[in-house]
Amino acid sequence: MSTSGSQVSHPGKVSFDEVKEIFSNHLTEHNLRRTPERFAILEEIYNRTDHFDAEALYIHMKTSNYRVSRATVYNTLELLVNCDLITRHQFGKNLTQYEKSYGFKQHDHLICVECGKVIEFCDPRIQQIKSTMGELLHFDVLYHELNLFGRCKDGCK
Amino acid sequence: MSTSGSQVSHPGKVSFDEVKEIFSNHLTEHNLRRTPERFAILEEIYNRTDHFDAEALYIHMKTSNYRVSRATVYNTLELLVNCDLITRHQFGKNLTQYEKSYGFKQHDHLICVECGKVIEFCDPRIQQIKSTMGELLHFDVLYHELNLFGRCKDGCK
DNA sequence: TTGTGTGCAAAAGCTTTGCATGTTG
DNA sequence: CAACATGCAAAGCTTTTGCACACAA
Repeated sequence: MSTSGSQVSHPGKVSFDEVKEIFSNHLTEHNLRRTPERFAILEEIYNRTDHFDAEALYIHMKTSNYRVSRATVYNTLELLVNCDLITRHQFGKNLTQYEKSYGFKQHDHLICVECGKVIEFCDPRIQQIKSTMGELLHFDVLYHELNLFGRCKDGCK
Repeated sequence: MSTSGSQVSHPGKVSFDEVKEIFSNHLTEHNLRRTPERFAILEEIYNRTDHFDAEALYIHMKTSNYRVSRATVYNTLELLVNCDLITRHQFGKNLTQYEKSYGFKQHDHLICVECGKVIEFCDPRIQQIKSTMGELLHFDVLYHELNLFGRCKDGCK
């Protein structure tokens, strides 16, 4: 689904240990417990390449014979969003999708309305819009989401 | 909730007759029926000023003693999206929101993560991003959604 | 008159919550 | 061992669907 082009810079290898430590520190700082489930979910996510939703994550872990509950999956996704290890998206449907974000350059999405394909891209002008509008409207802009919806010119494959 | 600044150009008065005719034509062109419910919903929407969701619209019509069903509300919202009389949004929640769009300049949204306030803005650079990326990635970009999330600098009022 | 549109209620899909049990610190 | 996290199932919310009846064309 998600594709990279010259405009998407994926990171040099990010060591999972590094990610794990960030999460671990976050848990400590917030007096939360380091449970095996939380780390298993983090690992599952960082083994994925694509955008995913909570249910898909849950199902994949179940079929891998890992015993988790939906409640824990949702709970952990929330924690991971809070420490910026994943980001939340809604690509025009009432379904929350996630993607891992540590070490990845900020990017936006182009979504094919026909086949659902999601392409990532970067454009520096979005940063300019954020600072211009923040200033003009007296807002501290924390983050943004830009989705372009369209159709693959070469047909959907 | 929704506010306009110098960067948001709201239309000169749009006559509701004009809007109604657009809808009417759309229905005819697609061999759909001109039912009183459909026009009542359109009118209800064009009397509103804000972003709204399907349930709020439904409830408001019910309390105004207009007999409609949720099914019809959802059905009609779909039709109105199709003929560009309203646009669909998701401001970071699993709840579809709508706003009337005929005669309104294309704009994007700044959402306060604390108080939920939605401010509209226009920035021409978004058009440039759309054409650049469409070309580069072989996509016909049909529409987009840009949401900036942040906090009111002056506190939320 | 014919078939599309409607209302109502039930079902579906995603997410959250309550409660008893398990486990971390 | 006390508080927090988990699993499970039930409940909550938004949206969709099925079906009998109504009504636009």
